Amino acid sequence: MSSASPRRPGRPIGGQLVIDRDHVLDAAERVIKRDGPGASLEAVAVEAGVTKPIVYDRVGGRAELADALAERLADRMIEATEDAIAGETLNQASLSRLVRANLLAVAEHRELFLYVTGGNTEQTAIGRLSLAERSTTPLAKTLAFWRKSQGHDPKVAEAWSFGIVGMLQMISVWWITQPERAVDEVASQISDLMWNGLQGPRK
Amino acid sequence: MSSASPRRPGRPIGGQLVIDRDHVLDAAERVIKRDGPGASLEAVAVEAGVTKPIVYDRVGGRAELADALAERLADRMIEATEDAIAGETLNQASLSRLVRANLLAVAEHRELFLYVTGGNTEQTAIGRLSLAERSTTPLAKTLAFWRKSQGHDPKVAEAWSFGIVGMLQMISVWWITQPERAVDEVASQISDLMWNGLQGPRK
DNA sequence: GGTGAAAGTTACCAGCAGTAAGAAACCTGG
DNA sequence: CCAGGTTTCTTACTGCTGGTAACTTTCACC
Repeated sequence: MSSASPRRPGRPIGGQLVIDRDHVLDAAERVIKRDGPGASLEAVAVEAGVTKPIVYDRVGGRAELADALAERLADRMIEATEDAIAGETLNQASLSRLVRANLLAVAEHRELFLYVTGGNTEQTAIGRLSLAERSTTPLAKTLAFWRKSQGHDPKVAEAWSFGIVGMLQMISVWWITQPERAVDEVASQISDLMWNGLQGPRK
Repeated sequence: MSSASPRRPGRPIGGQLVIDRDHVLDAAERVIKRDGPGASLEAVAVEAGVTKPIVYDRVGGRAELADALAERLADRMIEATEDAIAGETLNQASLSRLVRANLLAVAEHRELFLYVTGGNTEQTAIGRLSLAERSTTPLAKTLAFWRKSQGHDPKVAEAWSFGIVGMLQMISVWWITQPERAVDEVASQISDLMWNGLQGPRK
């Protein structure tokens, strides 16, 4: 699945066939999908058709890889959930669709999601927050705007956004380990909790 | 910090000076507090004054260790939060105290919390859920009872409990990386979100 | 007193993150 | 045209960790 590569020491023979960062990241996603969240950097290198030092040069170590993949995953999930509310204003139905889309997106990228949200044992919790932060930032903006438009205090937007993202992440992990549970029911229940919560005072 | 140990091959010379599981788990907590979430089993063995195979015999591998520590941590956090509402019925003030107690408990066991909630890369998400599940179970019971007493549908209790626990975990991770933030303000904001959410219909 | 079970330790293996040093092609100045 | 530097990649290694096999010593029982 990887392009034909030199497999010989020294500078590649052709012109500018340099391996770029995205090529490595694509390979990493395939490996994680195949081997699960415990995938090794060595396997990533093999899948990319290169050797380890290339991986380290292009994306850095394990922590940086997780961070880069978190960025990609966050983009995809934001896109999936944005489609769910598609311009429409925030209401209970659109919120339920958002939760549902989030669950399905996590299920689609299951192994990648587990890789990104788990681990990163060494450096503190910063690694763990990367996906959350990227998901949170646009949500916080939307929330602050919406709260203001409803005549409420927008100050809570940041904390609430992190709370909501955490709620969604936990529900996702829980749900993907309970496949028998109907996605619509879970989405409906959680969106109820969220919707009523958002209406809160805190003027 | 560890008891005097044989440090010699073969069965210990005295009577029944067997090393028990809790001794190893205590050592593990000390090491994690000292070395951070990346603590190794070898370090745990040294701290416990024994060798690695003992650790494997008493608690199992890394996954089992995380699970055992999750159980202990869950018990402590449940105790801390139970004290916060102490018999009193569920209301906005007690909920705020609960969130506050949760945040402080996480901060107190910061490294342990990160160890338990992170990692466990190999086996799926089961490891990650262990703390959540233990925290969720009593919460779900309380919630179901309370919903019923309010004339609402208690069916949502399970999903809501996981959502709330996820929210609290994410807020905790976020908060402990932002020490300048006042704990009371965060607790107040999050409890507002929760309290209003819980009032929801879903008859 | 001999023999098996109990309770440890030593010594190892495999795999992984991360890095230093080397090799082949290209490029540039003389 | 060719010598030396630069680019681009590989080989080969270190150090550490999770996990296990095999050995060693004592106890308990007959």
